[in-house]
Amino acid sequence: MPQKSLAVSDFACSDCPIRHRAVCSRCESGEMEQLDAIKYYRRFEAGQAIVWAGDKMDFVASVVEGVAALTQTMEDGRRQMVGLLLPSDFLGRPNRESVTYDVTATTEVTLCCFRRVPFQGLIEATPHLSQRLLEMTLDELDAAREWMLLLGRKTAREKIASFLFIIARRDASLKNFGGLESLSFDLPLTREAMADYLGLTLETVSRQMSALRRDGVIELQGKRHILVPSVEALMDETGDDADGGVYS
Amino acid sequence: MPQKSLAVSDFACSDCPIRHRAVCSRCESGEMEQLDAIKYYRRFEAGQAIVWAGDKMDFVASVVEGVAALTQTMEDGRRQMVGLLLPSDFLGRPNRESVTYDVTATTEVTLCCFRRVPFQGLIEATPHLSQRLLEMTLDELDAAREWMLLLGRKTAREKIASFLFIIARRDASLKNFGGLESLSFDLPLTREAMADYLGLTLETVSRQMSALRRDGVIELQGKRHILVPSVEALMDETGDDADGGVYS
DNA sequence: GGATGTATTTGATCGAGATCAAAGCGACGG
DNA sequence: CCGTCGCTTTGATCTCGATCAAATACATCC
Repeated sequence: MPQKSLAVSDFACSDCPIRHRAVCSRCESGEMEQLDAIKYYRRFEAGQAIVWAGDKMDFVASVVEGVAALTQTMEDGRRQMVGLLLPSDFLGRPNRESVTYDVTATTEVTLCCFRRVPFQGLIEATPHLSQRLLEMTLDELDAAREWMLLLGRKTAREKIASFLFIIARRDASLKNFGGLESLSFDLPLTREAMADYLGLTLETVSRQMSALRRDGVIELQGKRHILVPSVEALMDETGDDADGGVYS
Repeated sequence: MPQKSLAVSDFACSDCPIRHRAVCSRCESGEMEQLDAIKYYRRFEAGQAIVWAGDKMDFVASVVEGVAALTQTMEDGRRQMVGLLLPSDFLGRPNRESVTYDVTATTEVTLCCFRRVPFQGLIEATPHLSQRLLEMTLDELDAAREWMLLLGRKTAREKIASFLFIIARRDASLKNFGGLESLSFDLPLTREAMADYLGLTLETVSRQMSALRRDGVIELQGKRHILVPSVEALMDETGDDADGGVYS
């Protein structure tokens, strides 16, 4: 098997349909066996809770299929999404039992779980693994920082456009698209979940979606399917620079 | 010298006044020598740029003294702070040359820099180092997620109270305070920088500071020194739960 | 002391997005 | 086919924080 050029998605448990990004190409096969020994699959329905804030979590996991959301909630019910996990994303902290946010299945979700304590042992025994996790966590931190700019400074219209662009980009990269002119994809979130992602109300989300449709930036097919006739026109609405953002 | 119980701040370069959190207690002295061999100090004036977004960065660093801010800027000048580095915090990505945000000295800053490429080599040779960096990065990610809740869902007053609480807590932990009733500290940021931190305008920051003073939640001594007569009263204004938040 | 400049406070007004309220639209089951 | 339920859209109004503008505090320099 020829070696891929990137260290992303280049390893799989023996029977996972996706390849886990957490493990790098240089790992030896023995580690794969060790991973197989401590793993199990879990399936969640759309809307089902995976863990609650404050709960103990005795596993870490890769998302195999579906979409899961991390949300923080205030006592009075105000909610903010703080993470969105797509297939191959990693969930959990090897060294910490509890978690500070709710994790919910947004669509039907399959997780490939690894028992936390043995996984931690595997990390200690396998330098490449913690280096790879460090890389992934730093990428997630960069994404969180872009998200903070969106939450703190962008207008509602820019937030919606940015969100559509982010989803389109992640969707496209999963399908191995390049820099296409037009793009079409399904929204993995309800209007309410989009609102929680963007720090808006669902009414504002709906209104701005309508506005972008009216202005020809997007077309809606049903409630959830989006068609972007010009990716560039969408980009222009995000408030971001035209360059940057090649990486997730 | 007796060994401390926590793996935080328990290592120092031979002549750094602070102990770098990035290196753990189990490291052997040979690694300290290796660190010493690739390090150098840099000093920055208040307001001075450390790196610009898009620049190549040939080092990673620990903050030894002072405060540095990470900010993202939009073309039209809107700015959002996305990170605030205090002494012992880590800056940079071992495996990436470029950086996606501006780094600016907020006060006078001293960095203990390590040349990036040799540091990366050291990581590969030293498993504990990447595990420690992973822990620190995950902590930073958790902090970023709380920050996202603040930016997306909190009111201006809650944002200010949360900010004061965060600074007070970090300041107190540096001084090894416990759970004190009252607290006093200096703000490391101007009103404008606070606004960039909180996703507000400087006028709103000023107004809400005045409102908290009027309501007896804080006292101002000069523009920058804050006295909190009741930490609990301040907590009540943040919108957060009374528990959680023992960690930074 | 007076002049200059920067950080901050305070005031008046405006507007984007929240809130409250009511339809519209499918999907599903009877 | 109709009724129900959840999701979404649209409308009317209100409010919090932004914006525009001016005054005040406090350095530093002459």
